[in-house]
Amino acid sequence: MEIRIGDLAKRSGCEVVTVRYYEKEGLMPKPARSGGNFRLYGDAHIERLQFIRHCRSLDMTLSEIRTLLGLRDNPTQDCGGINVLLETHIQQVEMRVAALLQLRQHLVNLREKCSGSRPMEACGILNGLSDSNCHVARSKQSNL
Amino acid sequence: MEIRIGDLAKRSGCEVVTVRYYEKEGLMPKPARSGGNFRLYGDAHIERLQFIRHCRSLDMTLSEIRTLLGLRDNPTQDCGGINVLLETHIQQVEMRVAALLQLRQHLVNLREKCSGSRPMEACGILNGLSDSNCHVARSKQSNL
DNA sequence: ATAGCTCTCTATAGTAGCTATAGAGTCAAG
DNA sequence: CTTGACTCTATAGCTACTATAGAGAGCTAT
Ligand SMILES: [Zn+2]
Ligand SMILES: [Zn+2]
Ligand SMILES: [Zn+2]
Ligand SMILES: [Zn+2]
Repeated sequence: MEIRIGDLAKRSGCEVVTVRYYEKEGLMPKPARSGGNFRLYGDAHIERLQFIRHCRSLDMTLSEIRTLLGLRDNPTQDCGGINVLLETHIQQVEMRVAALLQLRQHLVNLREKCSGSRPMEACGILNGLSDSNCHVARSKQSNL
Repeated sequence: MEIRIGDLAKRSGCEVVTVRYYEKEGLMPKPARSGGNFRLYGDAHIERLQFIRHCRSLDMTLSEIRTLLGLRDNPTQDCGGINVLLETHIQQVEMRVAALLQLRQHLVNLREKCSGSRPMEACGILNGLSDSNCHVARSKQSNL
């Protein structure tokens, strides 16, 4: 049951270079090598890489994933640390959503300042971007 | 009315190195120099840098800002291009919000799989992350 | 004038998570 | 025995900065 790096990558939905990168970063263990110096992987590698890619699809950093893998690899403790990490990650995502929504509102306000087809110096958007008090003014007069 | 790079940075709320970086990237023009080879800036530079920082606070890329500055610098055209750029940017932000909200839902589902204080191999979160069908299964059974 | 201090100069490397490239070697099939 | 697909290592590039080193400029205090 030994597969090479191309198959491993295909099964995990990532690029060959990415697998080597994870190895260099210590997320994937150094695999056995064939006579021709090709990397050889088994079931445990496949599972581990899929775990990593799953975490990445949830936007976890490699550092967070490293922590998760470390916890997973030593089963003597209970899983409290895992829950803490996940909760922290959810909060980070929620903060990013909030920031992006505020940003969107700001951009929409800006868009409404110009309907287009004006000479450049009369563009409401450009003038809004040149106004260094824009953010301040906006939070005074608007309730979002 | 000539100020040095430190004052310029302070007035625009960014770091000195960032100003030099913008110069290297062609967003800020090369300024005059003093006898001691210090950069000397005037009002136009201040306004331009504040414009750039305002755009950055709206999460525009330097490439987008370069385009905006280019349009702004040649006033012979009308401002249609500005509106297009802003509209595109808003759509990108909205797509990122949508992606993050879906991500959040996924993370919340995962969080509910474990209440903590279990031995590592029984952690519902870890097992969820190991399940490569998680995403597929989730979209089948849930309506978000 | 000389010491100390802050500011500025250039050049270089590092951050995250890959992606892209070059140049060489491995291996199975025709 | 050559073609082609795959793999190897090493290196550079991407975004928008941030950090560092080592040197010079310019002002104040002694
Ligand atoms: Zn306009
Ligand atoms: Zn604004
Ligand atoms: Zn758990
Ligand atoms: Zn999932």
